[in-house]
Amino acid sequence: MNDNELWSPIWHNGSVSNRQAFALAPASLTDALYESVRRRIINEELKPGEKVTEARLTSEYGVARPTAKACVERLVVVGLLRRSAHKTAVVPELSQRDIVDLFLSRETVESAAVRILAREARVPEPASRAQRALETATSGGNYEEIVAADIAFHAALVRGTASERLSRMHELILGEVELTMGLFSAHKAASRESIPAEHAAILAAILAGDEDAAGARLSEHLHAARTRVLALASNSQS
Amino acid sequence: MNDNELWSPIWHNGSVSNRQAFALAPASLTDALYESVRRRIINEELKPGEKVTEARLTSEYGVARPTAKACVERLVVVGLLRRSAHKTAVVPELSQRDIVDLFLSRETVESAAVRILAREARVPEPASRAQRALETATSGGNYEEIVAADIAFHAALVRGTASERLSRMHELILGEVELTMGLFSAHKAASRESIPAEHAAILAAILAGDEDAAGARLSEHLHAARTRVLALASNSQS
DNA sequence: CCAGGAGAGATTGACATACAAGAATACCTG
DNA sequence: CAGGTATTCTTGTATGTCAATCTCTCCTGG
Repeated sequence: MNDNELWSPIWHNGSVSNRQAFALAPASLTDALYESVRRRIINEELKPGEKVTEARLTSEYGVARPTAKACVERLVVVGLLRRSAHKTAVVPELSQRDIVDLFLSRETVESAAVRILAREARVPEPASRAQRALETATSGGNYEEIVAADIAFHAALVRGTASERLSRMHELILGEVELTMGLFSAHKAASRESIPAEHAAILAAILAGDEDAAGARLSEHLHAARTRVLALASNSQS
Repeated sequence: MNDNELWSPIWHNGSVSNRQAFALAPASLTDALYESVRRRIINEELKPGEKVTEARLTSEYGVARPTAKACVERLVVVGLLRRSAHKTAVVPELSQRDIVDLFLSRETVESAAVRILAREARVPEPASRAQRALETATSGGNYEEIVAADIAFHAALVRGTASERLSRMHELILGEVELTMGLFSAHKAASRESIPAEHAAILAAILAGDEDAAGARLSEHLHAARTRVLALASNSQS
């Protein structure tokens, strides 16, 4: 009954059969809700510290509480909401410690991935495509496109290994990664010019079959990114 | 109302891995159900290929369907059940490919963990405790204790890094790891004698502060374990 | 007799509702 | 003003229901 615009990016034409129109389209109502709330958190439409009760989602989206509950639980799993038993879920504010930990985890998974790819001297096609998209977006200057392409690049490297579990582990932290990217893009997009070059270096090392170099380029890239993010996080923190 | 014995192993003593690492006893009905079904899958009381419908859990445990549904969903996340939309969940049979992928993922996370520990030349107390328990259990010969101590050792190494996200990623695959351990212990427990020594070598390298050695010892250990598991998996497969 | 398709049964997705239990907060009393 | 109690908010669990989808059987036709 609540037919507001929150759904529109996902659910606009209320036809249920529309779900499978696109490969990326949510497969179920719960998925749609999850994607919508996830995006709102990442876009900081829902700000850190903000409470997200099941009842709120119920009224805002016009879904049943079990649906809202499932959504909250999934967001908690990927770290985009935090709550303990019987307490209200809140949008987390990533502390410096969280950010350090997040980049450590990223480096663990992604460097393993690029090493695997380098051993095969193989660059997954989606990674090349994301790199091209990033170069285009960088000259354009659309922050959202830049972030999307950046995320897509890193995700494509991990997915390209065809390791189901590595991909699942990466997805577990991808939401928080996007959160830091949004934080970054909102403030200091200028220094993003260096990102395409850093990505290119990673791809070159992979194609050269140089495992150690690929891992090193990736580590350097993430350390640089971490430094940029931490500088901003410290500003916005007391 | 349904008060059968399926519950008993749960309510008495808390199980090892929960979503909240510090939860000693199941905090809720859903948690208890999850732990019980999880253990039944790992103990192969629920065999690979077996169907686990929500209705089945509902009747077997006397819980409501939403509770059973949540349980199934959580087990799917950690890979102990597999299902796609509108299809019934089944206990997975780990293929050789799955096992290779699983050990690759383990090695990624765990070697990162031991390298961190080695940099600090610090062995977490729970890891030492698990190692002592393993040595005791090995001489005793109780398979379940051996497996539990082995798992606890590896989990303690990752948790000891105090990296929340590394731990979460590790927990994501820990269920499948236990599945392979059960497979192994059931058949070839004799060669387990070598495990305490391999673990000891890892701890020694950590204490020596030798990052590369610690990573190398861990990799060797996992490769040996993988070889043992794969040999069994190929036997039990067509 | 076998292959393909339609239909019935089984199973999950989602909703509405209700009640109980735990947490947080406000309020009232000393 | 302080401390404890009580109300209220929120989540955990349960029951029932309907719709959508998948599976499997059975029936028909070649």
